[in-house]
Amino acid sequence: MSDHSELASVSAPRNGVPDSLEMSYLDGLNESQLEAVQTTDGPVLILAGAGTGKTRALTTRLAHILLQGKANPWEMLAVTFTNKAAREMQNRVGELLGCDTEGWWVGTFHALAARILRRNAEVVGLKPNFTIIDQDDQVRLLKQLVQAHDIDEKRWPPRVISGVIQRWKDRGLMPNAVSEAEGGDTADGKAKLIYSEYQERLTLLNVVDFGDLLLLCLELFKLQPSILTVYQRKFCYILVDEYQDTNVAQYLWLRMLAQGHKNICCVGDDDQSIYSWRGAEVGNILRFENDFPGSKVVRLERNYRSTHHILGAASGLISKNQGRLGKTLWTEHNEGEKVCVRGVWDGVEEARVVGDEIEAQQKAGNYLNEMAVLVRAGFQTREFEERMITLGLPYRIIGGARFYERLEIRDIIAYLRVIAQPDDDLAFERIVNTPKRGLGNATIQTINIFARKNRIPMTVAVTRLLETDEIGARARTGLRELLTDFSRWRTLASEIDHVDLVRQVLDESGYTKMWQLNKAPEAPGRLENIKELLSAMGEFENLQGFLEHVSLVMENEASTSEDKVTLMTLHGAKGLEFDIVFLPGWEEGLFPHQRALDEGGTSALEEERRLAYVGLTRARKKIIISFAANRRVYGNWQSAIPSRFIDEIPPENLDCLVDQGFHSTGVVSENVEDFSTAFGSEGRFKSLHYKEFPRWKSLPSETEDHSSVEFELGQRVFHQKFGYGLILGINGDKLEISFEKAGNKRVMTGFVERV
DNA sequence: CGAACTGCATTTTTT
DNA sequence: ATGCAGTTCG
Repeated sequence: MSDHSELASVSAPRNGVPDSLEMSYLDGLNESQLEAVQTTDGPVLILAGAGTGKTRALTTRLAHILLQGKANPWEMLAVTFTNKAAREMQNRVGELLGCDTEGWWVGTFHALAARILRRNAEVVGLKPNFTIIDQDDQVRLLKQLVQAHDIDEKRWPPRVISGVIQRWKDRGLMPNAVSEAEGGDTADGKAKLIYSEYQERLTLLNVVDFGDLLLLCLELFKLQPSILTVYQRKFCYILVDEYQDTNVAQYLWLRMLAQGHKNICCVGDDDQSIYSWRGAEVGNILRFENDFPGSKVVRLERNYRSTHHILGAASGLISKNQGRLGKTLWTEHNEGEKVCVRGVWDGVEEARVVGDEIEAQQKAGNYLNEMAVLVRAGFQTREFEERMITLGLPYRIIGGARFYERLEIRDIIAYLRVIAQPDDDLAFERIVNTPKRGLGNATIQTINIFARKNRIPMTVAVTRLLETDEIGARARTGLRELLTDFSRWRTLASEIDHVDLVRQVLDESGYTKMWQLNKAPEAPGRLENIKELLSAMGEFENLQGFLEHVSLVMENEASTSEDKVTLMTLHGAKGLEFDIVFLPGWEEGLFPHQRALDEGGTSALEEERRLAYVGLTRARKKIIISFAANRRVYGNWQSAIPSRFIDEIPPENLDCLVDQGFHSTGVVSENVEDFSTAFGSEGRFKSLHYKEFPRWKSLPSETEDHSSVEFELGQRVFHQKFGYGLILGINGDKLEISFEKAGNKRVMTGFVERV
């Protein structure tokens, strides 16, 4: 993300793009895709259903504009949400044209906005070397402010306030634009005040948060229209991916930039909008035609991914949502298998069934890489993970802590931040006593108060305080040493390679030693991560570039080289595809999630439904939805009924199986009333709003073989779940058994064996 | 200053 | 059940 790439790295018009490509790059596109590619001028909205070859259309469109000589590479702006998407677009255009795409304006909203902001930082009161802080720093800073205002931290956790501020930023609101009433009683009605002080502090520290990248960029354009004009002129063609996920700030940013040439092409799918909870506005895509007059809408509706049944299931489900732009996906693929729905007894059973199926599919010649288990909430992966381990199935979990979020990495980054930018108190505070330098809370408070009072950075405050007796002797020694270290490192920074610099910092600060001496079980892993960080750093030209990468771009790349099953959340799966997709946990309360049901009304339910739609449309060949009658939630057992979404899938696309797992415990009574009434044959089921619930087929299983086995009173038996016991009574196919461990249960004959 | 204890919440997540 | 954060005690 170097600052001067704009003109330097791109050679000449057409950029060495070979003429011989002719029009061949358009071959194989369908009619709509062609339209999406060739409608280059004016505002265009491409409604791209799942699996309709969106990325292909997009990359071809970029190539087309270049090959037509309509623009130079540096005159195009292509915006995505994730780095992964940006990288893919860049790579594919590069491949298509056979040229280097380095330095092109292809990237995430945040990265591109940062690029513009850095060049004009002074306009909004920043220095060009500002650092980008993450949510952790954000919350720590807010915590200080909350405390300073004597606000009850329990009632108004800094995390919550951070969320409120972020939402304001998502809407493009600077503190003075927030109306008095907006905050409500958040933070005792001081939310707006806190926001404004928070911004002041950020500026003072020469740091910005993620939201600021967009927000301050907007501010910059407002304060200096001439700068805006430069970029308006510059970007002849603008391309936006996943437009349904844009928030207001991003929308405003795009609209401003697009005013010049008015060639803006937004691609999205309103049915895949699943991020409203973090500020995305589906309204942006719904309103496109009003926002950009004279716009053209292109629909990509031919699906190249999934079978008939899968598409039918997905389309049927999503049709229950109101206020869609509407698309009719179709495919020329064959019927395929119906979407399979399986009811099981509990979460463990569910994991077993899924695990077995994965194993069977693997035996049948399918790759694990082509299978995914997509869950609603992160904690659900655990059960599956355990099962995978038991079965010895290789798996990978996507999500969880990212590399740069790890403690040790953040510590090191903090050191580097202080070196690069001495005003960065957040970073300084993080490492001032790591490793231990004999500072207590009191000392840190003293420094903080002094710094705040004089509006100086903490490093400066420390320098001054060292001349006084405010700080205890031990702490003073530690601090003096640290300051000396920092000034030495800072000098060094301009002299030696940045990787060597970090090595030296790690060594001289005692940071490495700290972990070497630490005998906690995770310490070796941390040292390992530090090594990894060093090798990652080697790929960057300088410290600044690396820091930018860490805060904006870095992610843990899951290696796709080994054959593994993917476990991830539905949110994480957007944009991916697999042959076989497992969708467990389709129960009311879990999916749709209870929170959505309770708080968000219809719109939240619809977003859950879109999430279900995203899940279904990930699959190429086969989907197995499952639900458990019982699940342990936060330690206690709860029974649940199947998700309404199952009911909303057209019956003709479904195949519902009650299998062995469903009866496996064979419990008829006990405290599972809800379950047996909901699924029993009495028909109470119907009153539970599942009138049309698809007919159950019984799956043949080994249980039938056992059913003829004779039992007698006093017979000793074994049960998978309850262990050993003695038969107390026999009533048809039900047995009353006294289990040694589990006590008295009533159990179906099929599930015990004689021993 | 660190270890042990208590209370509390616990969807989704990128940048 | 579990983990995390904040508090209290040695």
